[in-house]
Amino acid sequence: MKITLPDQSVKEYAGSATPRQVAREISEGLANAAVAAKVNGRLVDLDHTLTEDASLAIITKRDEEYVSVLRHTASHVMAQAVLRLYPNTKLAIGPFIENGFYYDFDFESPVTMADAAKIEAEMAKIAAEKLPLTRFLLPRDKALEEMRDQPYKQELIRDLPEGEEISFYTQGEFTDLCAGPHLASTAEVKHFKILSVTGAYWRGNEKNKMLTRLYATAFTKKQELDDYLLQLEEAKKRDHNKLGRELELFTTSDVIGQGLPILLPKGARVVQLLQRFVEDEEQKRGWLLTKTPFMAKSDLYKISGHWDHYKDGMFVLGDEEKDDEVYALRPMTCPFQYQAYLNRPRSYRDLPLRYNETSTLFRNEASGEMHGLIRVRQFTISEGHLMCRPDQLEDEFRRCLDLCMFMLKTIGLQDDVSYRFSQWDPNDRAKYIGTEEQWDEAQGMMKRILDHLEIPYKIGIGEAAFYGPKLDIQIKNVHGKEDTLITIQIDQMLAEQFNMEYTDKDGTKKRPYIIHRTSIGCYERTLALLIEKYAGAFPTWLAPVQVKVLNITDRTDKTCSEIMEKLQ
RNA sequence: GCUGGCGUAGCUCAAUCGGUAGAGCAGCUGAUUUGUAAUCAGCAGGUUGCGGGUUCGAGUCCCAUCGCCAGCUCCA
Repeated sequence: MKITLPDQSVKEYAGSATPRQVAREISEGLANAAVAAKVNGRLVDLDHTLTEDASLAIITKRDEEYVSVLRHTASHVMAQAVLRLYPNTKLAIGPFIENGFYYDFDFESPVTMADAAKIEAEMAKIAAEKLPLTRFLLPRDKALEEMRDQPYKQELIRDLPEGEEISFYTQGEFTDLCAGPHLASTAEVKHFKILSVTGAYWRGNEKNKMLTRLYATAFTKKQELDDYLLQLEEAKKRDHNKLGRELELFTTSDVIGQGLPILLPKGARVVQLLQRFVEDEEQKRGWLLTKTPFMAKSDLYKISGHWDHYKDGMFVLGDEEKDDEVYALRPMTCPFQYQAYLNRPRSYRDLPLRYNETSTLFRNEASGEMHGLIRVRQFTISEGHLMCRPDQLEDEFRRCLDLCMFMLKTIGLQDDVSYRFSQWDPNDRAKYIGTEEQWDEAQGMMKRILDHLEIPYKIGIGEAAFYGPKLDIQIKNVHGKEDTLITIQIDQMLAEQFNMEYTDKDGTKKRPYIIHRTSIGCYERTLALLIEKYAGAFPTWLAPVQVKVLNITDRTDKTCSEIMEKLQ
């Protein structure tokens, strides 16, 4: 077995070894400072058994991974505190996350933020007790016995694959099923804070019981914790949902309904400026504007597949049981623009055909999903659908991406986005149309294009649209929550559903590829992120109020009026 | 939809055990015409989200409903 260290030096072992052994061989000092190890990029315990060739890094307090280990241990300390205060609580899971950690509990009676101080006090006590953490392994039957009072842990144990190590960590009277790694003592968990109490489904499945999640964070130094908490406070001040209302960009009304914001004159002005800019730029780049209806008969959605895959998300007008014809407000523009394509027979010479539209859409989001301007039930998107030949696909995709990048750069968000290659989930066939071959082909094509363009993407399994894979351009709001700002999708399914074709050079009928894309996203969401980006102080060209003329005394009234007239 | 929190004047908040809903800022009127947010005086602003119930009496307790917030699930 070969173990490669960060300096690329290689150590060879006949049988198995542990990171602790390797560290000791390097130096006694390193072994003493070691808190965990990283094997092939994964954080593990120092006593993790290495049996195969691997890359290995020893983690000490100086490494950035240290704080993750600290937070993981802090989550155990929190669970221990909770069990001391609420002995009949059932434990679920408690991982570290980007800026902290959480633990999911099944409490006997509700626990709220009002109880946080009490739990924090108990955590401090556990830290003061300087309890050592020790790791041990158990076979499956003994592991189940160890967790006899913890049904969620038992479920996790049963789901572990055969042969997997089942490890536990003990600190004082508290033992938790855990893969580790952990710090050696609770004494290091000094600077922490419980941030929120929320609900979360067991195993992220809405059919399961809703548990209580305590979000918290921990840092190595008090100053770091204080800085982080201050940063959270500052972020809240930029929250578009607060700032946007204060600056009178938008408002909402109880009697209008959830997810239906009212753009006030200032907000409407920003959107108007963006829309004019977007439509002009798209026209320059060869996009042809359409204006299609806001609603259609159910027939249209039945062809597209939306009726089967998306009906719950649509506002349906009429009653299918009683009425001859049922209409629905459009949740997307695709099938409408396809009707424009189908207006007459198409030649290979017509392609690529690029349709854009400033398109208002309606989606009946579940009541808990709405959020300010980011998630609403009616929104207007810079929509576009492009029909092209296979040989044009890559270049057209690149041009769509270039358009998006131009938009992001213009509004100043280009450095704030990340890329997600959204693929289907082959284990969830009901969610998608098309065959496995079609999905492989579409995804393979998109992968080649993305790799060729050197887009630094991460893969999102199960994030595809029901008809095809997507490149999603993601952005985080001030609370760190990620949403899709822009999306470009390759679709070869819907052309089939709608029997869209073109006559090729050789006289045969062929199916066009379709690219679905937005250029600047939907205006409400983009506005929300711009508010947060600029804390309400928009770049001058986008500012709803660019200049104010203030007089000093009444004597200057006339001059002020003259200046105002000139400026207008 | 789910779990938890919340809803008092445009905004920020107060109102002790259930006992006459108040303040600052903003607004309006008048005075003041001034060097970095906040001059002075006055006025107005409320069916305490809406609807029931308990009570002699409800902002306060109970039920229901609408909306807002955090998160989960779902999604542009």
